[in-house]
Amino acid sequence: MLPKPYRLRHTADVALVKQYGKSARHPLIILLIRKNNLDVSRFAFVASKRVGNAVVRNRRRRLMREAVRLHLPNLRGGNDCVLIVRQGNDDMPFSEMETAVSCLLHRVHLFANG
RNA sequence: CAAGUUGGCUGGAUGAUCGCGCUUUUUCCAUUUGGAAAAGGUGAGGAAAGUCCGCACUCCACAGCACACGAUGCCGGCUAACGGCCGGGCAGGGUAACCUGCCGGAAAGUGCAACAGAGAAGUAUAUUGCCCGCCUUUUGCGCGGGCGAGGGUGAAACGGUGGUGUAAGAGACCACCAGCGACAGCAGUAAUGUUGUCGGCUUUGUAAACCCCAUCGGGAGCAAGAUCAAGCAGAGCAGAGGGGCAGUGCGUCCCGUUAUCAUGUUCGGGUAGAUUGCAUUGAGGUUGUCAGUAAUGACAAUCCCAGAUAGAUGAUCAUCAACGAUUGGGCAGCUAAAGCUGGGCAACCAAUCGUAACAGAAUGCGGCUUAUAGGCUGACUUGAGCA
RNA sequence: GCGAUUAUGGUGUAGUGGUAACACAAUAGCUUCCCAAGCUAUUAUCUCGGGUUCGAGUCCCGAUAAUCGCU
Repeated sequence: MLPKPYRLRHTADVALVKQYGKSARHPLIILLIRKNNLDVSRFAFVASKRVGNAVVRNRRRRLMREAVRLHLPNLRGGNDCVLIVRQGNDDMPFSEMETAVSCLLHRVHLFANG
């Protein structure tokens, strides 16, 4: 898991992001983003039952989380993000997921230095 | 050697860098709970799955009995309990090892048995047939009576074979056989097996149709429940001075009084949320001995072994092991060897490439069911060959 | 976590243990100068695997998929 301040934990917060947030799409992932009034950005990861069984869902979430964690020092604070996995082939390598995540983070201008 | 049957075990290993949960110690900050850092320890399964059963645990309900409803269903044992397991019996399948079985009751009652067929469960049956009598007639037709033997139908035809008997026939009668029931003996704890005598003279199937008999079952579930508790609404008390609004005192102001609100304070319930239940003590694990055919139990030693909460166990590599494919060697001949020539299989060796199952704890435990690549291993059967 | 229901032609539904029915759609034919309407025909592993029964879409057991509910 991410370190505790970076997690978006409560159901109500996720619902707010889903309702009022802006979205960015990629063939693998959908990113929803909404401003909060905190110093850090918080993240939640979603994989619906449509994606696969429990092993596949956990695997996708862990890959996304690892990709976000690697970029964490370069990210700007003050946003709540929800990342939703779309369907894909089963054994997806980490590099593919990592490029998808960084592409989306660029698109919503979350990197501190451009 | 070939073809099978069946039981058990395993479910990749080691290391490096970055990262996460829990926990112990130390340090720092806050000092009511706590937060941060460093170091050490530890971190998914044989099915964690399906949720099909059974328990523990928690809350609710509860005098007793009966009815209803549901589940189970050969016998004995094991177990906390079970629809589970072990052993035995019976039935069916297989050459056999072995496998499968909701395997109590159809002479307590009710229902159902299509089509075909003369007739389908009733002390049954006539437009195939057999026999007798009468009428007409002499081919045949009709009427009355007897019959279940033959052909044929069907999943199933009311015991089977042979004889006696008869107009023709029939358990109508006889012999043997099969089956049913009762009683007795023997083996066994029992299910059951077996032997003998007697009886009626054959009593269909279906209970995975209703039902009967025996045994068991109160309901809901850790999102149970417990504690704290924002917000919102509620109740009690106060409401001095000044004030708002409403009622009332004949009546506007004034004044008095009552209720209410603002306000203060106390209280119970309790949503979001938090803590707990809940993660060291259990129907626990490992090893050994003993009892038992076995399931299992007893005793001794030793160990403490996941605990998240949108949910930790991940990412990037390296080396080794496993399997598969390809290539080369290995094989045969020549030769001291290197090497050359030929090119069939397998073990084995090396290199390269590829593959690596089913699947992720969420209160815990005992089973069942289903999914599962590959590897290791015990026992047994049948067939063929050799001794 | 705990439950409930359903699965039948391409689609929507019927179906007492005994030949799987109806409507619409599709295809082909007939009819018509042509189209529509009408008429005729065709299209079913009753989700899958076992069992009970003479016989199963129906009864029993197990599995799979879909949908729904409580919280």
